[in-house]
Amino acid sequence: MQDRYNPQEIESKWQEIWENKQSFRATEDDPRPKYYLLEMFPYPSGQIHMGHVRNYSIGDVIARYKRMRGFNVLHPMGWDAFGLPAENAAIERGDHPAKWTLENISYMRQQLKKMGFSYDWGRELATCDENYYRWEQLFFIEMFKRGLAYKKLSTVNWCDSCDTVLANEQVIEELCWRCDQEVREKKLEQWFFRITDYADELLRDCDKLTGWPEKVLTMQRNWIGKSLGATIRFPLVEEPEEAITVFTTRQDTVFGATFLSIAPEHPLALELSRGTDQEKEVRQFLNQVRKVKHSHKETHDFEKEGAFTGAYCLNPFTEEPIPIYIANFVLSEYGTGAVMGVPAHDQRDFEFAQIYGLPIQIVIEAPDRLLEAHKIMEAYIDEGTMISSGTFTGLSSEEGKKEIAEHLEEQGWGKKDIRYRLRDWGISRQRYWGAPIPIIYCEKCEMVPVPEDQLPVVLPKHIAFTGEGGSLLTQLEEFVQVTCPQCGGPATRETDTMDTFVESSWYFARYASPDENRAPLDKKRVDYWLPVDQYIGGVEHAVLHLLYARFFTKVLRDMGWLSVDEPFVNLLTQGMVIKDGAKMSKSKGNVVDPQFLIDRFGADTARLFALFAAPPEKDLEWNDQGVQGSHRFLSRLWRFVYQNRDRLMQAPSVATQEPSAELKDMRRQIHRTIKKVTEDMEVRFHFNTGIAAIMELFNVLSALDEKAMAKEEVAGWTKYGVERIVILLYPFVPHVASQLWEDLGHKEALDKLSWPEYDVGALEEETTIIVVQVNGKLRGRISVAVDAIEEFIEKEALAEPKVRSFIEGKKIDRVVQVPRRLVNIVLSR
RNA sequence: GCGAGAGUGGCGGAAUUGGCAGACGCACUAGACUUAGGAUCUAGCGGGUAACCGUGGGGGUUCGAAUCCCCCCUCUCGCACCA
Repeated sequence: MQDRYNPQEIESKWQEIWENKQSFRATEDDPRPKYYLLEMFPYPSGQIHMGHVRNYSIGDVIARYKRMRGFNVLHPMGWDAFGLPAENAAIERGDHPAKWTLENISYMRQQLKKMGFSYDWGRELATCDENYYRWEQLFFIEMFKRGLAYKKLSTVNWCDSCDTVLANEQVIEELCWRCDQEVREKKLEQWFFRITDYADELLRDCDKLTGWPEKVLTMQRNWIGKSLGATIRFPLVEEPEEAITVFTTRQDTVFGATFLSIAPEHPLALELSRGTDQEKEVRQFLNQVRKVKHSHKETHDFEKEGAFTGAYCLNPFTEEPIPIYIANFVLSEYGTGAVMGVPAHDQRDFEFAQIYGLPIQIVIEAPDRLLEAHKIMEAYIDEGTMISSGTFTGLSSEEGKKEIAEHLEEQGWGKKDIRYRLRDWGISRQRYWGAPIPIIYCEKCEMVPVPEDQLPVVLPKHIAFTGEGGSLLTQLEEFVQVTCPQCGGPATRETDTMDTFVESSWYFARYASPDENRAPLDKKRVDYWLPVDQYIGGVEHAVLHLLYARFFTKVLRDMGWLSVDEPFVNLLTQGMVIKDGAKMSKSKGNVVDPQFLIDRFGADTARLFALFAAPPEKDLEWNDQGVQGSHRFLSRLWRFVYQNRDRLMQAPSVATQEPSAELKDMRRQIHRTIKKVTEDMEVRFHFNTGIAAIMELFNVLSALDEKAMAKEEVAGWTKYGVERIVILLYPFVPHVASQLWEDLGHKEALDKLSWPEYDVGALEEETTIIVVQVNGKLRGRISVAVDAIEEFIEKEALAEPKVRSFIEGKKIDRVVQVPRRLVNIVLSR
């Protein structure tokens, strides 16, 4: 043992010990209860950043704590290894994406090991490994056979910079989530996963996720966006056989529908005006809309615009003919791409009606005021009582919705309906570095899935990275040209690869049996480990990865691969790491390299600061001096143990003894600290306050002077306290804690120890400080026995000199007491 | 605009049930040790000479409010014509 705290030396020593002993290996034949802890796996970008340090430090505290608590902990790590940066790097420097990726993985793995994270490295996986993605191809084929994977021509979000399609979830405010390039629309044949089939279950099961932050659940619920309403057919006046179907959530306002508007992309948009006087105007409008859509980012400050088609349809309820407009605010992808226009009760319709002079018909009465069509300045969108609505007049909106829906069904005019905002997940990517979609196109047999015994469709390795001509796979003849597995005729291969979010949608299940090479998952082991008990990651995946993973879990369940409905029981979304008021990023030039910290202060210091500076869910403001503070604490602890080592080692064991009167406070403080840290670990993962409590206890112990320490009993309790500190610190700073534990003469390794229990009896105090207030203001303190009766406390309080000066000559109205806390003397006014 | 969250010293943050506001740490100040200090130790550290005033602002409930209720302001995040 040395005088100076030398983190590098002890950290590599303990990392080696853990590796040799395989301390963190998890097996399924363990009698203890299982606990599956997972942090979102990293993209192997090159080196770890502060966000990783924070995320994985949080996870490691929980992993080590749960082991001490007697759980069989699974804590795996892997690599989300497919994706664009690898391919872009390949194009830039002529390296193969595989080489670039694997090199990054090996460097980052070594960095994570240097942080001392307690992973079961025996389960490591990389998604670019064909032993991983082959199973994903199998899932794809199973989904294809069930109609859950399908191909369709669609308008997609295209990013020119990434040269690929993006899913709806990957477009953030019209920009690409990865590179911030403006996204444009493009028509392409694309593969989709039918996530909409699961919309209702994904929504319903949000209620089961009581261990998720409300914020994330709200975002998911909104993203799925369920609307209850009705579809209503409005027959065309010219051709009563034909009709336009609208979707509405406010069928109670149908009597106020004075026009109908359809999206510019609606199939009838041009059709209706063909041959009429309106045709020219409609064509012009459609052209204009198309242009504007592509040149403008902010869709929200759009003026409402439209064009009359020249056609009319019949409002089936009023039997009045109403004009059909094309309107720029109607979305083709939502509902039926057509809406009924009710200007009196929908703000958009109101604005549109104002511009085009369409009639406003009030059909809902407000409870508190009189609405008049020619006076209102905005639509009345709340519910109320139906008026001017034929036989439905007098019903509340709620009753009206029900009865109108029933009437619709009776008359065959429409039906009750449910619509979702959620769209199917577009998974085709026109890029090389991803899992190939296992489909073959044959002229005779059309789309044929690659037979299972021919999987995997291996991503060809020898390919030139020119960066030109779009997807590289299309240029590779020997990959593209195949024979049809069904008829043996000439055929071609699908050249799109899958969205990398597909890989991350099931990796947590693969960790349960990563060595299984006959099937994607070993159901027995998967059932043992799943669901993940605690998942930790950035909130930026609130609707991306977390929604996809939930969807995939349900699909895999339905295909019989696993048994849980939801993958993640508890979710902790950690905040970002901020410096100088902005998220750390290369472009802002405010990054702190974790490697620098490890080299200079050691991993324990980096971990301690990341955990101490803020509670996990909040953003963490990086502060270089704060890091030094954390380092200072560990150095002080080290020095204290070293300087008092002989005395501590010779001190008697006092844990089970009753301390003498003057040491009761010390024992109480020790047990209070254990209680506090335990609660912070269990209930809310507020490591910052737990660490603060440990520091506080250490401050008390380290303040003892030579004279005090010379007493045997004091030394005994100090030893007890220091040892509790070391144990409590172990999950946070495992290396230095392990070393101190060893140096205090313990043979058994700290990582095998149980978490300390606090002694409720030791928390009890004999006397307590009671705060005395006069009119709610703090005026003094008294010390009384804990079992003192109220009368006595009141007498003592009134006698306290400072208190007396405030109540002298005043009349006391009453005295309020909170047991063991405070006395409030209320004076009459 | 809608939805969610948050506003506490110079800074990061404590205060778990309405009961001592500012734990713990950083920065700062003074002192000690020292050839030296970006090391270490000791003391101080919300404002105000004080009475007092202080948890974004204003009102309310209460013996008592950072905490509960109402109104307003600011910031962050998410969604953004979803019929």
